[in-house]
Amino acid sequence: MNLKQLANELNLSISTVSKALRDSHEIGATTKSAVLAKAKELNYQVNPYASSLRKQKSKTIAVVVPEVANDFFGPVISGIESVAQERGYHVLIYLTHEDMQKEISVIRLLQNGRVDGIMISLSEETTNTAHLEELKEMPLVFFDRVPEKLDAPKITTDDYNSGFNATEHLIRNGCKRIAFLSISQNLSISQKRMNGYLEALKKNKIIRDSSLIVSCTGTEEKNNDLIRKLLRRKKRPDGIFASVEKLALSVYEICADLKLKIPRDVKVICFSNSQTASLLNPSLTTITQPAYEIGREAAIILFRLIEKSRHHFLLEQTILNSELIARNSTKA
Amino acid sequence: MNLKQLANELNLSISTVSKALRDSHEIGATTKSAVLAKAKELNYQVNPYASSLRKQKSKTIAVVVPEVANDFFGPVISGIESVAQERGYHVLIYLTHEDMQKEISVIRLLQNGRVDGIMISLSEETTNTAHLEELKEMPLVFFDRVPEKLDAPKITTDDYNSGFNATEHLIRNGCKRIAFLSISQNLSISQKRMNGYLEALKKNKIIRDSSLIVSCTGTEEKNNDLIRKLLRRKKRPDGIFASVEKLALSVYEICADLKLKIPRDVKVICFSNSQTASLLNPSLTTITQPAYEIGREAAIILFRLIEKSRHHFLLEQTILNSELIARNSTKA
DNA sequence: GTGAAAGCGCTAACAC
DNA sequence: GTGTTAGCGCTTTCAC
Repeated sequence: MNLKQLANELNLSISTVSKALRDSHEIGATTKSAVLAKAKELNYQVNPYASSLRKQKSKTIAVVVPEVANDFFGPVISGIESVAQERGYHVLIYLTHEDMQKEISVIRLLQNGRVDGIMISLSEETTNTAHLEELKEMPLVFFDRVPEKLDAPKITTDDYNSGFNATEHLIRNGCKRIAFLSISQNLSISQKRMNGYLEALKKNKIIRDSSLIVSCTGTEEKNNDLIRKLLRRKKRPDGIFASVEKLALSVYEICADLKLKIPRDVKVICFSNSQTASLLNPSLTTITQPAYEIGREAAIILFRLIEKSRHHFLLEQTILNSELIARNSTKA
Repeated sequence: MNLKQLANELNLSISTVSKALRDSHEIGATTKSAVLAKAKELNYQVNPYASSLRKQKSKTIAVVVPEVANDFFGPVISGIESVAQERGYHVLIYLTHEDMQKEISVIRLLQNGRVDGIMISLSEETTNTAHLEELKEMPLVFFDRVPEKLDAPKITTDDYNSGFNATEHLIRNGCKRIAFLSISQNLSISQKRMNGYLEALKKNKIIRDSSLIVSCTGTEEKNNDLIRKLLRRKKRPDGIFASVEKLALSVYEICADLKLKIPRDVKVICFSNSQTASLLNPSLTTITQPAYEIGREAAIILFRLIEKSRHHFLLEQTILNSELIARNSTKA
């Protein structure tokens, strides 16, 4: 069923039908309703590819994320999708699996007009952003894992403050030797969270000990080894601040294995959007990001970029607040 | 950068260039390499919409799921995406939020050639499938929450057996009064899990008590009320079999609130893909579905449908095995 | 081995 | 207010 057939049925021209369907003011009310009725009757739907080809826009956006099986990115995507659905946009999803090469090839794939805009959260391994700079003409929004340098709207949470607060929370509950489990050094969120951590130490006159900053960038196995070593040291840390959830879960498992009691022997806090944090043994103190809202906000900004003039200078840096939820894993 | 410009640069015709790019045997080797080189140099990429319009296929599939912020659907999507990426397909994602109306409108949206195929897991509220029967010509695959009647490939887990095994597991650990928390009655997975439960009762000569079958189909609040009432009865159940994870988490919370000890006062088992099941307090006995594999398998079957002749009769019913992981919440 | 041309279905400028 | 037509960029048949 296409326009031509529909027009034939109605004894009208293609263009009249086309205009009627998009409610053009050029078309008379009677014609319009006749067209609309017939279109409904015959279940006519515009061909999106013909329309996109002609109009040079696709009503489609791409979401590029490291992973989706994840308590953070899941709700983010849900937020994005909700905004897209409201506005009649379609959402293509691409996973990079924390692999910069995959990220590059996905971005390449999107330079041919398939999408009107891109939302992306960088992979852990993304050390340079040349592939993103090529996207000059493309509406682009970063969220959570954003690049330092690129000029584009970015939606993040208050990572520095959260890092600071998490660390002070541990200090207030008696910790003196606080370890920081970081992920990729490339990621600005990791840097910012660490800077907050360092600043909190400084403010509380705790001397920084680099051996307590553990870079967990490898496989799960490797990371577990590092954490295990950390917890087996003579001068064991009495507090652990994990920058992502999976590391905190590893800490739990390893503590169980080493017969260390949380929070008695070591207190644990981490960034997490897990639904089950309060049900863990012991319940886990978290910094929880407003993931759904990040998705919505990022999408709203992207659509603004797409629909307003491209030349309109728009480099918002939106920062949403995370929430520290104190539970038993950090109890004094 | 389009074909015409590229052809001009090369002093060749559009059609020659087009053929060279798709490695047609009609084109000479020298011409081919010249074209390829130039295309690379100028970063030419085919316009997907022009190509789709002409070829009447889009290299795009749609995934329709109730939710993505979820330990099951997340990995499923990851599995789907991995297969799609291997085959050069694009993945559109649509969320129904368990709302049949949204499901209907999404399906309507997809009837205009935007996608070459659809993968769907039904919403809880989907009571009839007329909107899906309209899709006769469209390659279609169901996974996990599949309709009873429709003729289409379906990928599920062994829900009946899992329900049976979960119930027997509780019985073997001493439970006599086992409650079943079901979700939507519309969903065949819920039915099958319940049938397995009933069969296990029967086999073990436990008389079926309908008041122990609680239909948790409302809001979280309503469901919590039902569960709370269940646990406050004089003749409280000594075992609970939850058909989805969120209900088990509610049980945990309500038990904490009512000062009931799991597993002493009541044992709990549920379907769950949560990473944290083993870290809960107490650790949660789960039936875990191979979510990632479900996604991959469903995608593989969909691509077979798309790429083979449509007329090829193909109604596979793929059943993957779930795994019962016994932990402390069901300990005798 | 290469090129010309039709046409996928739609939109929008322009003509009447 | 309605119709004619060019053309979006590509693929493919057919001619040479």
